[in-house]
Amino acid sequence: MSWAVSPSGQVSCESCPIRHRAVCARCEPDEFAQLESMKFYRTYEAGQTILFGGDPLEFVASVVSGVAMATRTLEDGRTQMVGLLLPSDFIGRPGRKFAPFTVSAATDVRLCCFRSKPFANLIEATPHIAQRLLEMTLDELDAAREWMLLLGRKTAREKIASFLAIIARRYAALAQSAEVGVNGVHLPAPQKLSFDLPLTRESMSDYLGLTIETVSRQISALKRDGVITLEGNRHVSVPNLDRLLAEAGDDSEDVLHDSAAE
Amino acid sequence: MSWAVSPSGQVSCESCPIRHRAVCARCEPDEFAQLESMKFYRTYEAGQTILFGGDPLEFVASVVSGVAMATRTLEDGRTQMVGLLLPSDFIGRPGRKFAPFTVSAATDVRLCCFRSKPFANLIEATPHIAQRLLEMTLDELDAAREWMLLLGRKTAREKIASFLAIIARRYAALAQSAEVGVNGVHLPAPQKLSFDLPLTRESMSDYLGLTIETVSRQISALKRDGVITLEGNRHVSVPNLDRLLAEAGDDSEDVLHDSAAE
DNA sequence: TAGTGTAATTGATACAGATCAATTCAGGGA
DNA sequence: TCCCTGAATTGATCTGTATCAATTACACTA
Repeated sequence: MSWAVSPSGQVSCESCPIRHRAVCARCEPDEFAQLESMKFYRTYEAGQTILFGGDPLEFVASVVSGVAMATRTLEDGRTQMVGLLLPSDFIGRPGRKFAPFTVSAATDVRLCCFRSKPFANLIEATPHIAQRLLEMTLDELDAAREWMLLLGRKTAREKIASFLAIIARRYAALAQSAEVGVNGVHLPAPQKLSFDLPLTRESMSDYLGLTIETVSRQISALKRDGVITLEGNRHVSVPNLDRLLAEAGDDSEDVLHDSAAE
Repeated sequence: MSWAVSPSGQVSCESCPIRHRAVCARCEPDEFAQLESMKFYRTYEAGQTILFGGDPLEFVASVVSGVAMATRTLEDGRTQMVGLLLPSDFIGRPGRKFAPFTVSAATDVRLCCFRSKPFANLIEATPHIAQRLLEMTLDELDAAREWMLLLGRKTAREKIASFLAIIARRYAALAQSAEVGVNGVHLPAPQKLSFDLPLTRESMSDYLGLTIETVSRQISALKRDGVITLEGNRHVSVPNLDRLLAEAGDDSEDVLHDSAAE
């Protein structure tokens, strides 16, 4: 994948891959000019911490490429992922002074950053950004509620199947809006798809509220039962999406529906 | 508690108990005039369903009094609460056509409603409402993330202690902003507080991702260990809040911090 | 004040997933 | 090509919570 990159690694908003989904999606040309002058990029290697929970929040950012994780931890080290940040997702909250969770890079990550204060001012003056941010936040809240259902009531097997379905769906949406393959996703036919898992087994266990051993066992079980096939331990193929969705235990429908509509 | 009520049950926004916390909190007098002309009240008895998941969304609303629950259900009936709606909380999403979850009344509930379409139009024109809605949505997302940590990683005992702490805190915040006792909360001294549980054991189990039996057993255990005392099975007293917070297992601090601040 | 239906408690047992403990596998560097 | 190291898998066992089953307490209604 390639797009216009200046020697310093700067990308023009014009040709930015998340142009149509990020917090800036609704901006007009003059608004982009403002963002363009404020933005700066940061990159992180897989495994690096982007932000420690409790630290002062100096900037907000959009994920341009790669996958990041927001996690919360109890005193004794038990860890729960509370956000999975894919390209176009937004990190930070206008007005918030301290990070309420830790953010770290699951893969190599590239962020498009804005210093908090100027960004907060910009939001006051630019309803398009505030509108888009509201929309994205509401989407995230919907996702959080589905996630709660998963954490509170699904079995280990259903959790794994649900996770695979979520990853497949989010990548499919990204690929669609970018109109190009992203992160190794391919959609040859509606019923056969394959993709790379962006997380280690340990991160998956933090996402799902399980142990790493249970994640491993359930993935093996789904493979044994022919619901998925694996090449290496990151690349997943789903021969029959309906079968996978059935394993996820969701209320049939609703998995691919509405999402604000209109 | 009483405030100006017209014969039809209408309350003037001026004297509305959630005036300073609801989605309308930032409105100017002229904006209130608009809301005033659009709003209508609905009341529901404890146990009644306010909205079925999947149904068309005809109105949005603020909870004026009482407690409502948002729940999602799997095909086989397993249900998980995904939102606990206290006075001033908002129900509905501008632009959304169908309810993504069921909403029901945990106690008798009074809603201040607006038909969806006109409200959506109003939001376009009234940045104060959109701003407040963004703020409230971000707060709800924060709460959802804490909830995920609870569902994914806490023990049954910690879940119960956390729930009690959450209820105490939210009621305390409400009581503070209304400057009057609400829903039977009293705060005689900072270290001794008591309140009524707004939920049945079954609803608590749906909130916490447990069974009703486990909820009952853990409440009995906390009582036996002197962390709480009960009068009847709804009224809880907490002799030592720090003790309760310790039982909740949270990362010490952060429970009562930041929340957007400035 | 008794009587009835629902909510809550308590007990016995089962089981899904955690924990502890080895292997085995995969991928990067010499 | 062969290590070498962290990631993943697999096995044996344990345990916290669910499940099944009564029993008891509570809030209405008559």
